[in-house]
Amino acid sequence: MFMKKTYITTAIPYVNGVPHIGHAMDYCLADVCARYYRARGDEVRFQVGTDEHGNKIFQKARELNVPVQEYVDTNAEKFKKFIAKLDISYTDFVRTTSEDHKKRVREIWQKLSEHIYMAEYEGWYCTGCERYITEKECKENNGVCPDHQKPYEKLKEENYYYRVADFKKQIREAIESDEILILPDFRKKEMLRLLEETPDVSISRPTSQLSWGVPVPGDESQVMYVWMDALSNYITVLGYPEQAINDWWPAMAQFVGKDILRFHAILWPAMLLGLGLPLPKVLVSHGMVLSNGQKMSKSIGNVVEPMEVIDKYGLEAFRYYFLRHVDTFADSDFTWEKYSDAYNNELANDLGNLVQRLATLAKKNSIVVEQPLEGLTPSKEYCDLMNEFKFARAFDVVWEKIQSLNKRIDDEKPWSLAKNGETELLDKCMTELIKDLLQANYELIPFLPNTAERIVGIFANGEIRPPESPLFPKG
RNA sequence: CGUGGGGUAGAGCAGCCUGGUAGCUCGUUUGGCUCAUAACCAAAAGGUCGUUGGUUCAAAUCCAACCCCCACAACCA
Repeated sequence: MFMKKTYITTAIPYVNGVPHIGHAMDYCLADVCARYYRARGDEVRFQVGTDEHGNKIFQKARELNVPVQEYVDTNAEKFKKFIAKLDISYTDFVRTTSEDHKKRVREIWQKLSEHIYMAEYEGWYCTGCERYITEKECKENNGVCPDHQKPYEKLKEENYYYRVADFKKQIREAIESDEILILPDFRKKEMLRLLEETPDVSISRPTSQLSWGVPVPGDESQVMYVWMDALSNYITVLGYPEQAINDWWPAMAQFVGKDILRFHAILWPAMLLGLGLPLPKVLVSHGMVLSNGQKMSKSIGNVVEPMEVIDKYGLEAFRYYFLRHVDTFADSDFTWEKYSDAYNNELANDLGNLVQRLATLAKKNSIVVEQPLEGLTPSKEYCDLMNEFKFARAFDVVWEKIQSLNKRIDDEKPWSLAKNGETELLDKCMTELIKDLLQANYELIPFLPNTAERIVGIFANGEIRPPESPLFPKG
């Protein structure tokens, strides 16, 4: 039997920190997408992973006095656990320090070699920070590093560059024509403008600057610098280049935070074009989660820990909030008050209570629904929104159905029908209500898989009985 | 004179492209119901749609200028 193959990717986080809410957003959006396409019958491959090279990681490991590989192993494990905790239905986990990835990235580099050249880079450098700083930052600090109280030095080094210029025209056409569809639309304009001013990209560092990375093939004095290494993960995980990847590539959708969209909309297509590979179909750029209206930052002290949010009301509530009340594309605010309101008013009152009252009514009146899961298909409105990656809006559509069921129960008053002995009418009314609940529930699957499964267990598993504990206890 | 987004009821947002009596959710107030997790349903109050000017019979919507917030520009997703 022929199944459409669909490949979905997420950005791979840099493992020098702990998983935060932004990573969770990326995972949850991609997960909804993956579950939706699976429900439609596609065979879905879903990549997640970790970016593990670079100076910051090297330094952090040295500070902690542990071998670097051990350090990244530990942190990669943290991300793996986090992803599992979010119930993300991934199929592939890629690590940039894996032997497979490193071998393949070197092969990719070689394939791109005709677009790679060496040039000298000159800039202000702080020996304390061990990094280059921008001209503007240098000026602002009057030429002295505020952290180390040392004057910046003018340094020169040799870097390899990737000649993005070779592909600008093709990339512009691909973006303009939506061959690569960039969502949301206003980001597309932003990327087109950025493309024009994008210089060739530095893709290596001398080992004297950076040792924790993939050595450049044919030049052991240089290692690859972040992007060439990291972006390649989307195809190395599929086995490129030694394995044919055209079953899966191009990706149907690549999910990224808006801050790294530029690399995915410009450098990544340039790499793919250099390799002669097709371009991804859709780049979905999601916004940031704000905390009390501000960007989360350690110095402001408003960082919201995802684990803490999950622990408050459970995973389903977490997914609910971040998939419905956080705009799929724009920045959205998180506050504990909104979170608690959403949980109590919507999950507990709207949905939890609806399930409870319907199940109780059914049980009291011994209602039996024949073939309750027969003929369930998602509505057109819902599918259209899902296909356009407007997940939060699609979720709204599902929720309207759930809320309208509460109204219908009030209007049709099944309890009066029972009291008046109108069993036939009661049976018909209850059957319809339950079927419609299961219809809404079917569309709920990608968003709240565990809840949806519980609801099926209550209504579509022989005798209907209320849940032993509330779906969403008030709190 | 950098680029992009935004300013609509107490809060969060839709409507703007394709002008025609201002809409949704939460919150507030009142009423109804009793199957249900003190849940559910209904009604009401609440807005000179950032400012000024223009086009038009008619502007939240189109045009111009200005004010204000935010993000990006630089390795905090």
